Amino acid sequence: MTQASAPIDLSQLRRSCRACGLLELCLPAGIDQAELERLDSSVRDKRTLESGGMLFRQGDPFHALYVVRSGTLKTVVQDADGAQQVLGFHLPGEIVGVDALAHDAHQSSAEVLERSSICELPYSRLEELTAQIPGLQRQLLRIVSREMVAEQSHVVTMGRQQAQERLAIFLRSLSERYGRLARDTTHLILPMSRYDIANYLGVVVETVSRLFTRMEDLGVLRVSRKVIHILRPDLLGEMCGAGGARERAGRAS
Amino acid sequence: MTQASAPIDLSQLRRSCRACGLLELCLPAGIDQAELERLDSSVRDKRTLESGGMLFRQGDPFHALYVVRSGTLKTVVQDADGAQQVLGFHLPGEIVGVDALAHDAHQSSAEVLERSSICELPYSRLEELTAQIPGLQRQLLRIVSREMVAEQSHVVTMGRQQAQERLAIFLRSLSERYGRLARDTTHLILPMSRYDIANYLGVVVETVSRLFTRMEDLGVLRVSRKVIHILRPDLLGEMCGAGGARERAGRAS
DNA sequence: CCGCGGAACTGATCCAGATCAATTGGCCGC
DNA sequence: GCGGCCAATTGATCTGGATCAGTTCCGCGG
Repeated sequence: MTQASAPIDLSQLRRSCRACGLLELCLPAGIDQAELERLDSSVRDKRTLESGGMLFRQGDPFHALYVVRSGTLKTVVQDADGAQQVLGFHLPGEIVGVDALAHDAHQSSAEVLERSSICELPYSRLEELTAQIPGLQRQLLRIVSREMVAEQSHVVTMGRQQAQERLAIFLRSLSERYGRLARDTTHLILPMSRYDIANYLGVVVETVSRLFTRMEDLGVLRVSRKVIHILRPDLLGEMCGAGGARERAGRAS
Repeated sequence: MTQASAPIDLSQLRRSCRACGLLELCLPAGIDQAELERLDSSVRDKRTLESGGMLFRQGDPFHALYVVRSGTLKTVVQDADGAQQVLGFHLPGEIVGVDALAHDAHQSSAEVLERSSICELPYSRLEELTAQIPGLQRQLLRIVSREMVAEQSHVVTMGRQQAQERLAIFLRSLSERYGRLARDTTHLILPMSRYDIANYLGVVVETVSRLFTRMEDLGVLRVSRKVIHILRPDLLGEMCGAGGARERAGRAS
């Protein structure tokens, strides 16, 4: 791993990260202060989208990556018939749009779930920067690889987990990711509908609803519309692993 | 996309690609003849593994990417309990190991399904090369992005498709991918077990077996152990899309 | 040639979760 | 406050595919 030679003021840096998540993403690339500022100034192209707005649509030509500054997005693919599958939710600090790198066109659509502020990183600009900052190129590769691993986890969840485990895993993941933004990881605000959650997990709304009720009955959490209060993170954790549940689907090989 | 200024002898190139799939992967990067030869000479580190052998295991430190020259691999993740999920199968010309880029350790294991010849591309070497060949870096990014999109399709399959559609999609995908290797796309040889197929698709072996039988009864294909003869590619195609089947899982939003 | 062992196939039953059908609860405009 | 609307919840029933329990097929060693 390359490491910046110049010492970096981390706390000040994180403040600017809060302002534009790309920096957060590039931090491990070993970029020094001056380069960071150059970077920062090149991505000031922010915009605000209202709930329901589309950041990009499946098929749109690729010209930029995006970082969520505030708010939440979902990415969705539309298959042959009209049906759609939610691929993921994107919280502040997370990157969106890497699906377009391979084919020069977006393979999914990104929809805004609540008023959101987005940083746009034109890819041409990014290419200029990577020519100058070798660490950035590598970091970009890491980011895409991380996205791929995230999709793989999603596959594992869909392929091997029961409905209840899926929901537990989803909530735990959200909790962990919100942890970067707030100190309290036990109060989750869900900006997405039950339909989105269900679709993301590959079950129907009714199932999600019933599972929330069941978890509430078990004393694991407390639900009130968009707000989830996790009472027993330990129990939630147990519900993620195959806690005594018998296995679905076949062993391999 | 960038195009090599020097004209390239494509057919000769593909022959060398046959010798080492990396070239195939790098072709679109716009690399000229001399650079390709340099590249080729730096990846002559081939090795042969027997069926059942492991190319790498989950948790292994990352030091190289791999290209399948001949044979087939599967990649697999092991979750908390012993259960495993097959993430994918890798045919000649395909790249393996990009899951390790993000975390400097492999997130999955790669197992050889039949005697296979593998090209090892040490990442340190690759970094040297990318410093000299800007197009290669970009191509690498594209490859990882493409892998991510492939995982996303897998998610869609698992999340929204019935068992029969999943199998049809799997067979069609195999057929298309074998198409790069052989002219006849109607005869498939499946190097993986029924267990592997079932696990990959998120169903149990019995279901796969019954589906093969059903498809044979429908006259779509002919099965004999490891060999699948597709009689009606058109029907197979229909079985992929939601051909009249009613939808599973909820609409989003 | 026979007997063994593992993969593949088939049949009978069961159940998690889908589907269908209301009901409840908030929120907003009037 | 009242009525309309839509998200969320709950209940009753149905079903695709899992599970359980064999049986068949094929390769291989003796």
